[in-house]
Amino acid sequence: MSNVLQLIQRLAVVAQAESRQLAGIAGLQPVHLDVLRYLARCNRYSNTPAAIGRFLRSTKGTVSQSVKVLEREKLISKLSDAKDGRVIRLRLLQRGADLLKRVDEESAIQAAVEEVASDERLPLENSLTALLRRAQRLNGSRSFGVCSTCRFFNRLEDGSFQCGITHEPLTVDDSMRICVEHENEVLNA
Amino acid sequence: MSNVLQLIQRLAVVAQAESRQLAGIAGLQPVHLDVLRYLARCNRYSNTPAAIGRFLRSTKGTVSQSVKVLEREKLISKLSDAKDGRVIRLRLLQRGADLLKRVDEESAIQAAVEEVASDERLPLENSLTALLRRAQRLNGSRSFGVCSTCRFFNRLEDGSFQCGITHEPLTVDDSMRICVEHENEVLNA
DNA sequence: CTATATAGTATCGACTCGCTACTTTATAAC
DNA sequence: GTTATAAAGTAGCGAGTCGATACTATATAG
Repeated sequence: MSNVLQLIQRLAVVAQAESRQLAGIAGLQPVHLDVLRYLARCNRYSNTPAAIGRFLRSTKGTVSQSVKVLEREKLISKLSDAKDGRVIRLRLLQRGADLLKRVDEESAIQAAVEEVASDERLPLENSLTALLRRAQRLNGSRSFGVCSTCRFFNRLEDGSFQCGITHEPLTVDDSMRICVEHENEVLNA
Repeated sequence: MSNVLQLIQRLAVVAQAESRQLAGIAGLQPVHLDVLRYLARCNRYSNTPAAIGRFLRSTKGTVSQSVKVLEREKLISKLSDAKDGRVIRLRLLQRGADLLKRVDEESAIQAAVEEVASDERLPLENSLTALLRRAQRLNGSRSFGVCSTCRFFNRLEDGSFQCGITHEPLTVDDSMRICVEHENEVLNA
């Protein structure tokens, strides 16, 4: 039995317990923080309930309820899409962003991460990234990375960025955000 | 905002979703797997509902209910302590151990961990261990390590091991198990 | 024009989890 | 010994998640 697996399982338990506690202080549930965090990090193609459901691996019914709560608390706002009458666009409100910031400041895990020695940081980041990518591939699930690591991400001759699916230009900020359409580069096995 | 923190938060979400799915297949809830895993790894001082509650950071009421379910499903057994009439000792039954094994074989995270390159393994293990230890210290919670990393762990002259609290001899297997009484070595700040 | 797929909502039932109240046993104070 | 106090565990309540089903509305393919 791998030690790494045990450590990850333990980390998951600790993170979950901490999330329960921190969400509780704010009068919310753990899943609500997950939604807020996602909305803080996703790009403009990916701010819909359906995308949240795929990202958090839950059903649309569940997401619908979470969204309802967050809207009631004025942490996010809803806006129906102009192009497609079925889809709802969600936006993180200032109150939501503030809450997220306040919550993360209380996080012992966040504080522990900040204490990671600088020479350990990059290797740790790389190992975890690879681990997540493999886990998601084995799960047959979407990869959910940021634009700049997507196979559809184009670097144009003039140095600007473009999405290979929508052919829209992407800003530097865009390129660091999570996208539903993300697909990893195909690596040689 | 640290990438490492985001990766850990993401890993927690993925692990939780996977746990829901795998537990569901077995007709259980995620927390039940956590309890079984704990019982598979704890030592003989630590197989009580109270210890589970501290490890999983939940209340005794919650643990009591989980234990009831697991006993009904014949995955664990209860036995009242001979010395202290208040405490219940829990034992992982063969059925429970088999279920745990079956579940972990289905885990994409487990599979992803197995693919970690051998030269990344130790650094990753060390980083995660340090991270967890710091998070637990900052949380003011018990450290919950294995005997051999405890400040009460004694290596005797004849090479055998001993618990500095109970003064009982410990086998090699004992020394690799999780203990409620565990306290980290006091490090110079 | 008609299937068929997709986005989202509503509702139900099983379950968690924190909380309070309670019982039983151990331990400390005197 | 007696009494107070603490600790281990159980029981039951209420708020809330989460999966499932059924439903509406919109988009798209043939």
